[in-house]
Amino acid sequence: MSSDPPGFELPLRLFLAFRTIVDEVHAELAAAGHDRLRPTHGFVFQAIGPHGATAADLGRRLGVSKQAAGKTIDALVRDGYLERAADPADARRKTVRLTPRAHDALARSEAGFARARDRWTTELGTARVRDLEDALRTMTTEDPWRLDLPGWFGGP
Amino acid sequence: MSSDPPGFELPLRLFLAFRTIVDEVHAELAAAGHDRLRPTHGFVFQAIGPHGATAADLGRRLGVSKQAAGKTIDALVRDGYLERAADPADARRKTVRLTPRAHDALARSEAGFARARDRWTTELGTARVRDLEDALRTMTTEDPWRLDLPGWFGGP
DNA sequence: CCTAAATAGTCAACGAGGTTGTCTTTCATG
DNA sequence: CATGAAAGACAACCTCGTTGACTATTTAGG
Repeated sequence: MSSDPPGFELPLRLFLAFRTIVDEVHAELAAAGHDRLRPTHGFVFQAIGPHGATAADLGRRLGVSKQAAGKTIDALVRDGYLERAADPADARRKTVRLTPRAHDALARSEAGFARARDRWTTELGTARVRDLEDALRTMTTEDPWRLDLPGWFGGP
Repeated sequence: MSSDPPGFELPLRLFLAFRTIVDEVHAELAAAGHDRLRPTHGFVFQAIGPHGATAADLGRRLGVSKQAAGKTIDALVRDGYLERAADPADARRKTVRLTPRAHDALARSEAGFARARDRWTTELGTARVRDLEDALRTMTTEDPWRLDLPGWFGGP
Protein backbone atom coordinates (compact mmCIF):
# COMPACT_ATOMS: atom_id res chain seq x y z
CA MET A 1 0.00 0.00 0.00
CA SER A 2 1.52 3.28 -0.99
CA SER A 3 0.13 5.10 2.03
CA ASP A 4 2.18 2.97 4.40
CA PRO A 5 4.93 4.88 6.12
CA PRO A 6 8.56 4.08 5.33
CA GLY A 7 9.63 1.00 7.26
CA PHE A 8 12.06 2.83 9.45
CA GLU A 9 9.37 5.04 10.94
CA LEU A 10 8.20 2.25 13.23
CA PRO A 11 11.55 1.56 14.92
CA LEU A 12 12.33 5.27 14.99
CA ARG A 13 9.08 6.06 16.81
CA LEU A 14 9.58 3.16 19.19
CA PHE A 15 12.96 4.53 20.14
CA LEU A 16 11.77 8.13 20.33
CA ALA A 17 8.94 7.10 22.65
CA PHE A 18 11.32 5.08 24.81
CA ARG A 19 13.80 7.90 25.00
CA THR A 20 11.17 10.49 25.80
CA ILE A 21 9.91 8.51 28.79
CA VAL A 22 13.39 7.70 30.05
CA ASP A 23 14.57 11.27 29.67
CA GLU A 24 11.62 12.53 31.70
CA VAL A 25 12.24 10.08 34.49
CA HIS A 26 15.94 10.90 34.60
CA ALA A 27 15.25 14.61 34.66
CA GLU A 28 13.11 13.98 37.78
CA LEU A 29 15.84 11.80 39.28
CA ALA A 30 18.47 14.43 38.64
CA ALA A 31 16.28 17.05 40.30
CA ALA A 32 16.02 14.76 43.35
CA GLY A 33 19.80 14.59 43.73
CA HIS A 34 20.41 11.51 41.60
CA ASP A 35 22.14 13.49 38.90
CA ARG A 36 24.93 10.98 38.29
CA LEU A 37 22.48 8.18 37.54
CA ARG A 38 22.33 7.12 33.88
CA PRO A 39 19.62 5.16 32.08
CA THR A 40 21.76 2.03 32.20
CA HIS A 41 22.06 2.19 35.98
CA GLY A 42 18.40 1.35 36.44
CA PHE A 43 19.06 -1.87 34.58
CA VAL A 44 22.06 -2.53 36.78
CA PHE A 45 19.92 -2.16 39.89
CA GLN A 46 17.28 -4.48 38.47
CA ALA A 47 19.95 -7.01 37.54
CA ILE A 48 21.41 -6.96 41.05
CA GLY A 49 17.99 -7.57 42.54
CA PRO A 50 16.92 -7.64 46.17
CA HIS A 51 19.27 -10.44 47.18
CA GLY A 52 22.46 -8.98 45.80
CA ALA A 53 24.80 -10.36 43.19
CA THR A 54 28.48 -10.78 42.44
CA ALA A 55 30.32 -8.92 39.70
CA ALA A 56 30.48 -12.07 37.58
CA ASP A 57 26.72 -12.64 38.02
CA LEU A 58 26.05 -9.08 37.01
CA GLY A 59 28.22 -9.36 33.95
CA ARG A 60 26.39 -12.48 32.81
CA ARG A 61 22.96 -10.94 33.38
CA LEU A 62 23.88 -7.72 31.63
CA GLY A 63 25.73 -9.39 28.79
CA VAL A 64 29.05 -7.68 29.49
CA SER A 65 32.41 -8.92 30.72
CA LYS A 66 32.98 -9.34 34.42
CA GLN A 67 35.64 -6.63 34.19
CA ALA A 68 33.13 -4.16 32.78
CA ALA A 69 30.64 -5.15 35.46
CA GLY A 70 33.35 -4.61 38.07
CA LYS A 71 34.05 -1.12 36.79
CA THR A 72 30.35 -0.23 36.84
CA ILE A 73 30.09 -1.52 40.40
CA ASP A 74 33.14 0.53 41.42
CA ALA A 75 31.50 3.69 40.10
CA LEU A 76 28.15 2.97 41.79
CA VAL A 77 29.88 2.15 45.08
CA ARG A 78 31.71 5.48 44.84
CA ASP A 79 28.38 7.25 44.30
CA GLY A 80 26.76 5.51 47.27
CA TYR A 81 24.34 3.24 45.42
CA LEU A 82 25.98 -0.11 46.09
CA GLU A 83 27.99 -1.75 48.85
CA ARG A 84 30.26 -4.74 48.69
CA ALA A 85 30.37 -7.43 51.38
CA ALA A 86 32.55 -10.51 51.65
CA ASP A 87 30.71 -13.80 51.20
CA PRO A 88 31.32 -15.91 54.33
CA ALA A 89 30.70 -19.13 52.37
CA ASP A 90 33.15 -18.40 49.55
CA ALA A 91 36.23 -16.28 50.04
CA ARG A 92 36.45 -15.52 46.32
CA ARG A 93 33.06 -13.85 46.12
CA LYS A 94 32.15 -10.31 47.05
CA THR A 95 28.42 -9.79 47.12
CA VAL A 96 27.10 -6.44 45.97
CA ARG A 97 23.91 -5.07 47.50
CA LEU A 98 21.74 -2.02 46.93
CA THR A 99 22.00 0.75 49.50
CA PRO A 100 19.02 2.80 50.74
CA ARG A 101 20.08 5.47 48.24
CA ALA A 102 19.61 2.97 45.41
CA HIS A 103 16.22 2.00 46.79
CA ASP A 104 15.27 5.66 46.86
CA ALA A 105 16.27 6.02 43.23
CA LEU A 106 14.34 2.90 42.31
CA ALA A 107 11.21 4.14 44.07
CA ARG A 108 11.43 7.49 42.33
CA SER A 109 12.00 5.76 38.98
CA GLU A 110 8.98 3.56 39.44
CA ALA A 111 6.85 6.57 40.36
CA GLY A 112 8.17 8.47 37.36
CA PHE A 113 7.45 5.60 34.98
CA ALA A 114 3.96 5.27 36.40
CA ARG A 115 3.38 9.00 35.87
CA ALA A 116 4.62 8.67 32.29
CA ARG A 117 2.22 5.80 31.66
CA ASP A 118 -0.59 7.85 33.21
CA ARG A 119 0.14 10.58 30.73
CA TRP A 120 -0.14 8.05 27.92
CA THR A 121 -3.51 6.83 29.18
CA THR A 122 -4.71 10.42 29.53
CA GLU A 123 -3.67 11.16 25.97
CA LEU A 124 -4.61 7.90 24.29
CA GLY A 125 -7.12 6.27 26.61
CA THR A 126 -6.72 3.20 28.75
CA ALA A 127 -7.77 0.75 26.06
CA ARG A 128 -5.29 1.96 23.45
CA VAL A 129 -2.38 1.89 25.88
CA ARG A 130 -3.29 -1.63 26.94
CA ASP A 131 -3.59 -2.72 23.35
CA LEU A 132 -0.26 -1.11 22.56
CA GLU A 133 1.38 -2.95 25.45
CA ASP A 134 -0.23 -6.19 24.36
CA ALA A 135 1.05 -5.69 20.83
CA LEU A 136 4.55 -4.99 22.10
CA ARG A 137 4.44 -8.07 24.32
CA THR A 138 3.44 -10.13 21.31
CA MET A 139 6.30 -8.79 19.21
CA THR A 140 8.98 -8.97 21.91
CA THR A 141 9.10 -12.60 22.78
CA GLU A 142 12.48 -12.43 24.40
CA ASP A 143 12.85 -12.46 28.12
CA PRO A 144 12.52 -8.87 29.22
CA TRP A 145 15.09 -9.52 31.90
CA ARG A 146 17.84 -10.05 29.43
CA LEU A 147 19.23 -6.69 30.39
CA ASP A 148 22.04 -6.17 27.95
CA LEU A 149 21.49 -2.54 27.16
CA PRO A 150 24.96 -1.20 27.92
CA GLY A 151 27.18 -0.93 24.94
CA TRP A 152 24.46 -2.01 22.62
CA PHE A 153 24.76 0.93 20.29
CA GLY A 154 28.50 0.62 19.96
CA GLY A 155 28.48 -2.84 18.47
CA PRO A 156 30.88 -5.73 19.12
CA MET B 1 -5.94 -0.27 38.75
CA SER B 2 -4.00 -3.04 40.34
CA SER B 3 -3.89 -5.09 37.14
CA ASP B 4 -1.82 -2.44 35.39
CA PRO B 5 1.72 -3.52 34.64
CA PRO B 6 4.61 -1.85 36.44
CA GLY B 7 5.34 1.47 34.80
CA PHE B 8 8.71 0.45 33.50
CA GLU B 9 7.25 -2.31 31.34
CA LEU B 10 6.11 0.20 28.73
CA PRO B 11 9.51 1.80 28.07
CA LEU B 12 11.21 -1.57 28.38
CA ARG B 13 8.97 -3.10 25.72
CA LEU B 14 9.36 -0.08 23.49
CA PHE B 15 13.10 -0.47 23.63
CA LEU B 16 13.01 -4.24 23.24
CA ALA B 17 10.82 -3.91 20.15
CA PHE B 18 13.10 -1.24 18.70
CA ARG B 19 16.18 -3.29 19.38
CA THR B 20 14.68 -6.47 17.97
CA ILE B 21 13.89 -4.78 14.66
CA VAL B 22 17.23 -3.04 14.41
CA ASP B 23 19.15 -6.18 15.33
CA GLU B 24 17.37 -8.12 12.58
CA VAL B 25 18.14 -5.50 9.98
CA HIS B 26 21.76 -5.30 11.02
CA ALA B 27 22.13 -9.07 10.97
CA GLU B 28 20.94 -8.96 7.35
CA LEU B 29 23.31 -6.10 6.58
CA ALA B 30 26.23 -7.94 8.14
CA ALA B 31 25.40 -11.02 6.06
CA ALA B 32 25.47 -8.84 2.95
CA GLY B 33 29.01 -7.65 3.69
CA HIS B 34 28.10 -4.55 5.72
CA ASP B 35 29.43 -6.03 8.92
CA ARG B 36 31.15 -2.88 10.16
CA LEU B 37 27.94 -0.85 9.98
CA ARG B 38 26.43 0.10 13.35
CA PRO B 39 22.89 1.20 14.16
CA THR B 40 24.07 4.78 14.48
CA HIS B 41 25.49 4.78 10.96
CA GLY B 42 22.04 4.59 9.42
CA PHE B 43 21.24 7.85 11.16
CA VAL B 44 24.47 9.34 9.86
CA PHE B 45 23.52 8.42 6.29
CA GLN B 46 20.07 9.91 6.73
CA ALA B 47 21.58 13.06 8.19
CA ILE B 48 23.96 13.43 5.26
CA GLY B 49 21.10 13.08 2.80
CA PRO B 50 21.19 12.86 -0.98
CA HIS B 51 22.90 16.20 -1.49
CA GLY B 52 25.82 15.68 0.84
CA ALA B 53 26.83 17.64 3.88
CA THR B 54 29.87 19.05 5.62
CA ALA B 55 31.23 17.77 8.92
CA ALA B 56 29.92 20.84 10.71
CA ASP B 57 26.46 20.36 9.17
CA LEU B 58 26.48 16.75 10.25
CA GLY B 59 27.48 17.62 13.79
CA ARG B 60 24.64 20.10 14.08
CA ARG B 61 22.08 17.67 12.69
CA LEU B 62 23.26 14.84 14.89
CA GLY B 63 23.65 16.94 18.01
CA VAL B 64 27.38 16.23 18.41
CA SER B 65 30.49 18.36 18.07
CA LYS B 66 31.99 18.91 14.66
CA GLN B 67 35.08 17.04 15.84
CA ALA B 68 33.02 13.98 16.71
CA ALA B 69 31.26 14.22 13.35
CA GLY B 70 34.67 14.46 11.68
CA LYS B 71 35.86 11.28 13.39
CA THR B 72 32.71 9.42 12.35
CA ILE B 73 33.20 10.60 8.78
CA ASP B 74 36.83 9.46 8.84
CA ALA B 75 35.76 5.98 9.87
CA LEU B 76 33.02 5.75 7.25
CA VAL B 77 35.38 7.04 4.54
CA ARG B 78 37.85 4.33 5.55
CA ASP B 79 35.11 1.72 5.21
CA GLY B 80 34.05 2.98 1.79
CA TYR B 81 30.68 4.47 2.68
CA LEU B 82 31.49 8.15 2.26
CA GLU B 83 33.72 10.26 0.08
CA ARG B 84 34.97 13.77 0.63
CA ALA B 85 35.17 16.33 -2.13
CA ALA B 86 36.45 19.88 -2.03
CA ASP B 87 33.76 22.51 -2.44
CA PRO B 88 34.70 24.65 -5.46
CA ALA B 89 32.73 27.59 -4.08
CA ASP B 90 34.32 27.58 -0.62
CA ALA B 91 37.84 26.38 0.00
CA ARG B 92 37.12 25.77 3.68
CA ARG B 93 34.38 23.23 3.06
CA LYS B 94 34.76 19.58 2.25
CA THR B 95 31.47 18.09 1.19
CA VAL B 96 30.82 14.50 2.20
CA ARG B 97 28.68 12.34 -0.09
CA LEU B 98 27.33 8.82 0.09
CA THR B 99 29.09 6.26 -2.09
CA PRO B 100 27.26 3.51 -3.99
CA ARG B 101 28.19 1.21 -1.12
CA ALA B 102 26.26 3.46 1.26
CA HIS B 103 23.29 3.49 -1.11
CA ASP B 104 23.40 -0.29 -1.20
CA ALA B 105 23.34 -0.40 2.59
CA LEU B 106 20.48 2.09 2.71
CA ALA B 107 18.44 0.09 0.19
CA ARG B 108 19.01 -3.12 2.16
CA SER B 109 18.09 -1.34 5.40
CA GLU B 110 14.88 0.01 3.97
CA ALA B 111 13.96 -3.43 2.63
CA GLY B 112 14.78 -4.98 6.00
CA PHE B 113 12.69 -2.46 7.89
CA ALA B 114 9.81 -3.03 5.49
CA ARG B 115 10.09 -6.79 6.03
CA ALA B 116 10.08 -6.23 9.80
CA ARG B 117 6.95 -4.12 9.54
CA ASP B 118 5.36 -6.76 7.34
CA ARG B 119 6.00 -9.30 10.05
CA TRP B 120 4.25 -7.03 12.52
CA THR B 121 1.21 -6.69 10.27
CA THR B 122 1.14 -10.46 9.75
CA GLU B 123 1.24 -11.03 13.48
CA LEU B 124 -0.96 -8.17 14.67
CA GLY B 125 -3.02 -7.19 11.65
CA THR B 126 -2.82 -4.03 9.59
CA ALA B 127 -5.21 -2.05 11.75
CA ARG B 128 -3.38 -2.67 15.00
CA VAL B 129 -0.01 -1.74 13.53
CA ARG B 130 -1.46 1.45 12.11
CA ASP B 131 -3.07 2.29 15.42
CA LEU B 132 0.20 1.59 17.20
CA GLU B 133 2.07 3.89 14.85
CA ASP B 134 -0.61 6.56 15.28
CA ALA B 135 -0.33 6.27 19.05
CA LEU B 136 3.46 6.57 18.89
CA ARG B 137 3.19 9.59 16.61
CA THR B 138 0.84 11.20 19.12
CA MET B 139 3.22 10.58 22.01
CA THR B 140 6.42 11.58 20.21
CA THR B 141 5.83 15.12 19.22
CA GLU B 142 9.46 15.91 18.65
CA ASP B 143 10.90 16.16 15.20
CA PRO B 144 11.89 12.65 14.19
CA TRP B 145 14.89 14.07 12.36
CA ARG B 146 16.53 15.24 15.50
CA LEU B 147 19.00 12.42 15.15
CA ASP B 148 21.00 12.61 18.34
CA LEU B 149 21.20 8.95 19.12
CA PRO B 150 24.96 8.63 19.46
CA GLY B 151 26.22 8.88 22.96
CA TRP B 152 22.74 9.07 24.37
CA PHE B 153 23.16 6.24 26.83
CA GLY B 154 26.42 7.51 28.19
CA GLY B 155 25.06 10.77 29.45
CA PRO B 156 26.84 14.15 29.56
C1' DC C 1 44.02 -37.08 49.47
C1' DC C 2 45.78 -34.45 46.27
C1' DT C 3 46.05 -32.67 41.79
C1' DA C 4 43.67 -30.37 38.00
C1' DA C 5 40.15 -27.48 36.30
C1' DA C 6 36.89 -23.91 36.94
C1' DT C 7 35.57 -19.56 39.01
C1' DA C 8 35.95 -14.72 41.34
C1' DG C 9 38.16 -10.70 41.35
C1' DT C 10 41.71 -7.40 39.81
C1' DC C 11 45.33 -5.05 36.98
C1' DA C 12 46.91 -3.35 32.62
C1' DA C 13 46.66 -2.09 27.82
C1' DC C 14 43.75 -0.86 24.38
C1' DG C 15 39.77 0.91 21.21
C1' DA C 16 35.51 3.35 20.06
C1' DG C 17 33.24 7.35 20.46
C1' DG C 18 32.31 11.25 22.75
C1' DT C 19 34.20 16.03 24.92
C1' DT C 20 36.82 20.74 25.15
C1' DG C 21 40.45 23.80 23.73
C1' DT C 22 43.48 25.65 20.29
C1' DC C 23 45.01 26.68 15.79
C1' DT C 24 45.05 27.87 10.63
C1' DT C 25 42.73 28.87 6.62
C1' DT C 26 39.16 31.03 4.24
C1' DC C 27 35.12 33.69 3.61
C1' DA C 28 31.94 37.60 4.58
C1' DT C 29 31.03 42.05 6.13
C1' DG C 30 31.26 46.84 7.96
C1' DC D 1 40.78 46.33 4.12
C1' DA D 2 40.45 44.80 8.88
C1' DT D 3 37.86 42.04 11.72
C1' DG D 4 34.95 38.39 13.07
C1' DA D 5 32.73 34.01 11.96
C1' DA D 6 33.00 29.51 10.18
C1' DA D 7 35.30 25.05 8.53
C1' DG D 8 38.39 21.63 9.37
C1' DA D 9 42.15 19.45 11.91
C1' DC D 10 45.15 18.31 15.95
C1' DA D 11 45.76 17.14 20.79
C1' DA D 12 44.52 15.83 25.35
C1' DC D 13 41.17 13.79 27.96
C1' DC D 14 36.83 11.06 29.69
C1' DT D 15 33.70 7.05 29.81
C1' DC D 16 32.71 2.61 29.02
C1' DG D 17 33.40 -1.18 26.80
C1' DT D 18 37.05 -4.97 25.28
C1' DT D 19 40.88 -8.88 25.80
C1' DG D 20 44.73 -10.94 28.15
C1' DA D 21 47.17 -12.22 32.20
C1' DC D 22 47.52 -13.21 36.96
C1' DT D 23 46.27 -14.65 41.93
C1' DA D 24 43.36 -16.79 45.20
C1' DT D 25 39.99 -20.04 46.14
C1' DT D 26 36.74 -23.70 45.50
C1' DT D 27 35.29 -27.95 43.34
C1' DA D 28 35.73 -32.36 41.02
C1' DG D 29 38.17 -36.51 39.69
C1' DG D 30 41.64 -40.18 39.78
